[in-house]
Amino acid sequence: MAEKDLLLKTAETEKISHIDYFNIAISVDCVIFGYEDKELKVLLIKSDLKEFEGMYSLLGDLIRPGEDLDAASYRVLKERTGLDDVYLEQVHAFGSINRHPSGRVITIAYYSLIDIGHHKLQLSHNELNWHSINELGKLAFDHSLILETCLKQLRERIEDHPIVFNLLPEKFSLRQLQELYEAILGVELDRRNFRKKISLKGWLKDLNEMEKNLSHRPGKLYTLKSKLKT
Amino acid sequence: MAEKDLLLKTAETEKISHIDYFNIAISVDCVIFGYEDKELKVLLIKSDLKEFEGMYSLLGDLIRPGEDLDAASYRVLKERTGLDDVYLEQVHAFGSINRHPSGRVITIAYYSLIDIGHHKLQLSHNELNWHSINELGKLAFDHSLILETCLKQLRERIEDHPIVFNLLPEKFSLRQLQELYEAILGVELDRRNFRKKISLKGWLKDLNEMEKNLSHRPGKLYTLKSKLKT
DNA sequence: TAATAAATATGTACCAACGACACATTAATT
DNA sequence: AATTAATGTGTCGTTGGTACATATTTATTA
Repeated sequence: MAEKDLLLKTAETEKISHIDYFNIAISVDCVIFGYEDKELKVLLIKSDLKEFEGMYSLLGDLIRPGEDLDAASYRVLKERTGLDDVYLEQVHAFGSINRHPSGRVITIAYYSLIDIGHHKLQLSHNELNWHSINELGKLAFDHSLILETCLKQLRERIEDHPIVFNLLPEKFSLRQLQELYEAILGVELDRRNFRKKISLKGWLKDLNEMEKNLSHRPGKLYTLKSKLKT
Repeated sequence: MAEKDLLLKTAETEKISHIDYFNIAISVDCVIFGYEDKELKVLLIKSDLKEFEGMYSLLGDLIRPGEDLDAASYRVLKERTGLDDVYLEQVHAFGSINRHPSGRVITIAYYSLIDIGHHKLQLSHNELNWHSINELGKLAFDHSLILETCLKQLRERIEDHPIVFNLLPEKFSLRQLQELYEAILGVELDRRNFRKKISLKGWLKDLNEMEKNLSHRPGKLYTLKSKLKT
């Protein structure tokens, strides 16, 4: 039977009304990662639910009737940051019965990677702020769990996929890139081994330009080879 | 704001009614894998929706009001196979607007691994059948996509996680194990290298028993070391 | 019961990737 | 001109991956 007649037959058989079945809301929640001051950060908003007084939560919203899941996440991102060309990846669905105090809400979690320095970045709200992932308290709802899950997936993905570049400006030095990997992974890396490994991946294009305006020897600048940031 | 007042405020603001927001159903769909005759198989049911006449679909059901996501999948599995101690893993949420002909249904996809020879296995329905993954036509709904997604994830997971043992009987030979990996990955593997690799993982316990009742030289039997099949 | 068939069991040599590790070079500053 | 603080680079040992051939064991058959 699978999904056959799901909307009718199963409900009948089990004596549960149509209304009950639809009385579950669906949201998306976005873990929006950014990178600043050598720290991985996440965009959070102060919760104004009394149950979560003083706590922060992820950015999310209910899915609209004519909107698919990815579109809902892109919308949240666009509404909150003004950005639309962003990296976004679905991670997991969370559906514990009591995860939302106002009722049954199943949420699909995404993470996205954005460049905090992007000129179009415009936060929608003055209670929206960047928080270092190393200085987070407990978040509202099950958002601590969601964040952990997304962070774990991010850490796995960056080993094989050229996605961290979404967190950096167009041009960057190997030093910057290494510091970013260190911030995400929470470890220190050996410079020579890191450069060897990155060089093996073949992701980078040498721009034959140097960093400017530092008080030290400048490094070479690179950029991501293909425009495919996924 | 995040999920704050989602159930009320957002709907008001956007002039979309409460009813609209809840008029989305949520299901789970299970890709139930089994292994038989050196082939990876999946349990499918003949669709009896007229839109999908002659096609097969995955096993799924709507999520019930008081049931979390994993519980819903376990229930589907139990109802369809009679088994309850199964390996189950959430993979992805699918929510295209028109994926279900009867209305908006978002589904959370899982895959599970079961031993086709398990003595408790009892299929619920005579239109439920095992299909080799190499001989599948197009499935109903977006189930071909769901199946592909789950299979891809399975292929990645088996490299690092001792999960394929859920598809085998308690005791098995290295030959059986290798044939299973070959069936899942769709490639042939070198016997010596395979054994070396498996031995490196340290997953197996040598039972000091031999296969019985074959017409060739019997192999040694092994079993999974820890009872943790995840 | 001896020969045959069909599988199991096993080790080496080459190559790629990974981690540990130290020194010369460059640009800005003093 | 000397100092400072960073960039830039190579080797060696270890490990994991792949390619590859032969001896052994059991059941079967002649």
